[in-house]
Amino acid sequence: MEKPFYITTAIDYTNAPPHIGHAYEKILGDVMARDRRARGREVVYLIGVDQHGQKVQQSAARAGVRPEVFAQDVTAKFLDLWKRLDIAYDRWAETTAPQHTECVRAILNQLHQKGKIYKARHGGYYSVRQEQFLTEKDRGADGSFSPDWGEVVFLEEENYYFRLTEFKDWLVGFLEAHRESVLPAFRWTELRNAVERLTGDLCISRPKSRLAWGIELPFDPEFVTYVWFDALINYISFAGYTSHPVDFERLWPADYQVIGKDILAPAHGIYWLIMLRALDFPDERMPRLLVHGYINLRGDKISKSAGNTVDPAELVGKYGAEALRYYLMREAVTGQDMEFSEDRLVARHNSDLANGLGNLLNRTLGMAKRYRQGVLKKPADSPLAAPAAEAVSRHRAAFDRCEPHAALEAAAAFVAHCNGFIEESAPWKLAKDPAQAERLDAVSMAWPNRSASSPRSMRPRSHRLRSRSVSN
RNA sequence: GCCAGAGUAGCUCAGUGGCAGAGCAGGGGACUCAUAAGCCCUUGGUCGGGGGUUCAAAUCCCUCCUCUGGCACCA
Repeated sequence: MEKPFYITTAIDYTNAPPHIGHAYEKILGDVMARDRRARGREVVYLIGVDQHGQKVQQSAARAGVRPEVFAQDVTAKFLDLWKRLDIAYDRWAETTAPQHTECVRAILNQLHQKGKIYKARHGGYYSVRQEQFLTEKDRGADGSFSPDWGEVVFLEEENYYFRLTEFKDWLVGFLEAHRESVLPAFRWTELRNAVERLTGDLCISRPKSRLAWGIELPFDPEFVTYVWFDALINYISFAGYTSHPVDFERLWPADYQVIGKDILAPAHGIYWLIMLRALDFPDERMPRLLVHGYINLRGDKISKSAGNTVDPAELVGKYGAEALRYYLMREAVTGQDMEFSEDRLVARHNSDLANGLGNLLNRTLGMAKRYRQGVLKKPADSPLAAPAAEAVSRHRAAFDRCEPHAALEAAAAFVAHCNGFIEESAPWKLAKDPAQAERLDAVSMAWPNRSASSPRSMRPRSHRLRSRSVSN
């Protein structure tokens, strides 16, 4: 039995509400997942939220509520957005869920017992106001710390460390042997360079005196788990790593883990891969990382006047989920940054969806009804079958390369071809001449049968097909 | 400073040694099934600058500039 297509995205940090970048990433994952489903493959698409950590605790304190209340409130905003954006996820990850916290504890215990986690004392300068250790780069020219940090004290603290450096050689070897493990290729290079610079181990604990909002270390109740160590595990905890081993064996490794370029190195490319290795995952069970770019707002009118933010929920309300999804997928080149433009969104919706695809279906259905009362005879073969097959082929190849923009280009080219075919065959002329009835039958049913039609994944739903052009 | 990415038409981007391209926007035309949509034709480029290799460079090499990311450094 074929392994399900398992795809994940980064879980979103619940210290602030979602923005357009969060939306882009989930749409990308959703579209990849839908493509595989449309091809008949079983798919598991996992998204979720990261609810622990210092920033959540701080934001909650500012808002005057408990961390769990704050996290749940922001979580609700993410859930609402995914519903509005029609994100068809199969599983939902919340790092406060028992399935996750128990898995994290089990993993910590395992690594601790194997000697991959050790306790050490470390001293450094600590900002009481910011609640964080300062590094040399926070130090001023005269060697002092900026008043922005408030009171700075030298603090010596015991913590638990994960033996990252022990696995550095393995990681280098793995990456060299698996260039396909990080896409696009230039991100592989970036990660490869970053691994070379890896020196220290990873501190994976925080004393409760400093940070209470997290998963308690199973072997030392005085500490909670560092948020990245906690968060990364979601990819396997919600795949059933400790809770449903049979399920997990089918799912893992992830075919793609969709992440932003900011969290490739060191979080996913180093911490995560080494964590898996430390848990004895062999090379062939390492996930593939798909690294996307940012949605930039620089130079955009609405961002300047609106304080440099574009609220995806607002865009959905204004234009609909399909228009936003189509725009982002059609114009973002996977891995590259893109410039967000509301004008471009409107232009894409109008030209490709409303005028191209929408009008094609409208005129096709209109003529079928008008000339043949909606009853068409199936022809032996269709002149559109070959171009349709080619479009499907290009579409699939593009998705195999993780390039939805290229897949949509293929679909749009086929729509244009169909509109050209109608002009060329001019059914409205044939309809006026009874002698051309047979020809009209052939032309009318030229539309390819379902199995050869354009892939379902990218086809806007029917109620959207009737939408007219919009303007902003 | 180091390592990468980007720089091609007004806009968004393809194009990695062989006559500079697509879509949109702009201009013109024929048509009338259709959502003032669609179709055909068309204007528009020092391929960031400079140097080099080559019969031939957007493409390969060197160098510089601008923007972006990571790391380092400085504050």
